[in-house]
Amino acid sequence: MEKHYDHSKEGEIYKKWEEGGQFAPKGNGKPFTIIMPPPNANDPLHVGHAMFIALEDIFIRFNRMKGCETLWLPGTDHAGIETQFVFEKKLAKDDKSRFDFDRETLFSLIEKYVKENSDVAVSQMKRLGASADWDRFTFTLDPKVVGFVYQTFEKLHKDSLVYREEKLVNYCTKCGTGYSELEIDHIESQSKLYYIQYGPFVLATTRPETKFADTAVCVHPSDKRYQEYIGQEIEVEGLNGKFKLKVIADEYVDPEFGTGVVKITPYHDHNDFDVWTRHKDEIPEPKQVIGLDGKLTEVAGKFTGMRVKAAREAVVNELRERGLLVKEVDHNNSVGVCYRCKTVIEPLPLPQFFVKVAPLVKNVINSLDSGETTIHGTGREKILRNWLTSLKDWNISRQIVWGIRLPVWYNVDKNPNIRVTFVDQNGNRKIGVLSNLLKEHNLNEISAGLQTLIAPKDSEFIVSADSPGDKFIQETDTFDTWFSSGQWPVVTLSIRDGDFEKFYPTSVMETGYDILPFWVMRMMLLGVYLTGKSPFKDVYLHGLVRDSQGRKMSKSIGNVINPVDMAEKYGADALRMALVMGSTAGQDKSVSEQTIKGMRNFSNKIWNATRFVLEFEGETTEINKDLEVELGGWIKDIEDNLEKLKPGQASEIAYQAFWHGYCDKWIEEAKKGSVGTKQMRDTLEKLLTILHPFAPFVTEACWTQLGKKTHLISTSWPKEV
RNA sequence: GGUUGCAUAGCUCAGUUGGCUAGAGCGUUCGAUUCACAUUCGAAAGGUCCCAGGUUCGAGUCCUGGUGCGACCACCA
Repeated sequence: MEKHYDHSKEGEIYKKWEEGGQFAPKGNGKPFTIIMPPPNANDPLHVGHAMFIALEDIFIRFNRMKGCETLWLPGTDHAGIETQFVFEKKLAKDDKSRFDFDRETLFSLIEKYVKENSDVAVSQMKRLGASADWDRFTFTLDPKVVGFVYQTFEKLHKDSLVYREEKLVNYCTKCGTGYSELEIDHIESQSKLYYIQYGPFVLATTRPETKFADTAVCVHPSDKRYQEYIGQEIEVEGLNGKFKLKVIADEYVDPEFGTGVVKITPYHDHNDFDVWTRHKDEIPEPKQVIGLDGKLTEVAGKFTGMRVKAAREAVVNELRERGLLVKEVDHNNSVGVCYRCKTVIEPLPLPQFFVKVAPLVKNVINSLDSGETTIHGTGREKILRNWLTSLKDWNISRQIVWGIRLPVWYNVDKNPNIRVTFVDQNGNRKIGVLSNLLKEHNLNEISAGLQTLIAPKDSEFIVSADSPGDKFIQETDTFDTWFSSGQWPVVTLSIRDGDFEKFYPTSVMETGYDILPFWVMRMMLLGVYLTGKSPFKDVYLHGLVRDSQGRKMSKSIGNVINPVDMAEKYGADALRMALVMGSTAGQDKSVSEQTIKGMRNFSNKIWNATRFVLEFEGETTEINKDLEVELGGWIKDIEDNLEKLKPGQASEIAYQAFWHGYCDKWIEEAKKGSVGTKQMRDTLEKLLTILHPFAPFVTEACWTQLGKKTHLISTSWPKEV
């Protein structure tokens, strides 16, 4: 045997497991299932992925050894907006943009790119020792997944849990898509608060350029200054002539801010939109003054066609000239910007598809109350409950190509006012209203070259996976990534016959706490809806991996740890031990290269203890009871902690037991003659077995050194004593 | 503003239903070694378990209040 453990052989060991079919569910024990959180297929793995691989592999290997019929089902995620963003950056390098392609061409370009990245991610997970069942590998855009997601949408629609409605969407006029709230960055901005004369009032606004779309003026219901105006119409001198507006009262207005008078511009401000929905019967339909192109619409009169920023300056100038600007003061506020290009986000009205969540939420709260699902991780269950109780209807429409296209069809005869953008057969980009474009192009040509489509808000639609006829055109929006990944445990187990019945509900959902509301909560909502059962018994939430000083890892600080590099340098076992040892559910974990190096030493310790045992010839044949008892204690402690989902604690016990117990104490005892050859060897075998989930490679390597013909991975967990 | 955590050795953190003479990894200091392993071994230093009350035979652990730090969400006309 070599003097030091050589971790460069880890790849060969993995290959033997894989070729030996060790990862497939076996036997007829109690099923134990983990559905892997699918990594985004747009980037190599980061250390957070290594964390979930380490933890899940521990649970999986432990339960496999315990005799469970164990399934770890892997996959990768198409990661909608994230991936399209990364890909568009690539396009930009070649001086291209998404607008150069029809949606199908763009889709297949991204698909090719993602396939390559997905393969890289898989090989990296293997490098870290993930004993997942790769035969069941699933990608979130596999045809069967898409088919299942379509069925879910149809079911929701049939159950009246899906509706289409015009609401405000956070829209980036540069990127040409709406975003969910999660994809908006907020930055501090030094702007001006303009006090403008508005009929009998002076009101304060930061957005004078949207005044052309004002539909009301609002005050607080108990504001004494303005009681006489509530319910009255006022006449305002505007930049495009005089107009009349109703004065309404709503608690939303803060009397202390500005003058206590607010103009209501429903189509360009979320709060105003809410006010409008509360006062629909008092005030007229909203007007849109900013278009999806970021320019002012014809509503703005002489300002039509100007970009927002220029329009604001022009409007302020004219207000000033005409003496309507009372004063302007500096005002710090935070504005939402596109997390990709940093363009200021415009709230704009767009018809979107929503899922009604209230009926689904109830069932999830029930499954938490009844203990059907337990959340592990300090305080996380409360956070989840808080999310559930404040959840609003879920917008599942995204104006991007890279995702699952909504199975929604519009009849072109009944909906002539659909606006489309498409690339015609000569490669020219055309924009317009469908009924006009159909005079020069046929529907097939438009559908084939389609980029985007916007159907008016009350358009009739049919939900269907396939085209309902030749007079139909398909919605171009795609589903929010989380809509499909929210069905993940159900989908992945519905692909093979028999899997669902056997493995659902799954045992443990292990993932980072940062995606508790976005992913775990959605899986529960849709899982319970689709199957009547919560998709998992336990949720184990790991924390963020931080550097040795507790800082987030980031490229700019330069403290990023690359998991594959570390595995190459110190071995996957060392990396895994460093991540898991002393970690707790729900808490962040600090790791440095130094820590990993320390754990490399542990691998070497195991190797050398094996070397010692192979060379050792003891004098006694008697069984040392103390060692026997101690070993029994170690086995039980580790087992208990793993069953209670405390891998951090379990690994620490394993480390202590092996190094300071077996090596420091008992090997020295053996040298003195109080433990015999056979007992030292038997004890080592059992220790290798219980260490295997934590450090699979080195223990397997030592197992082979001991002359074992079988694989350690498929060995049974030892009985205590 | 709402929700929710954290505070224990120089650093990063464990600490199960209260039983602690409070631990680990990394770091520090001193010493050892042709012995399975210098990727080693032995020893040592280092703690008012944030503060103040309370419950208890007993509190790092439970309760109340305070201080400090963080996370998520919402709002900012």
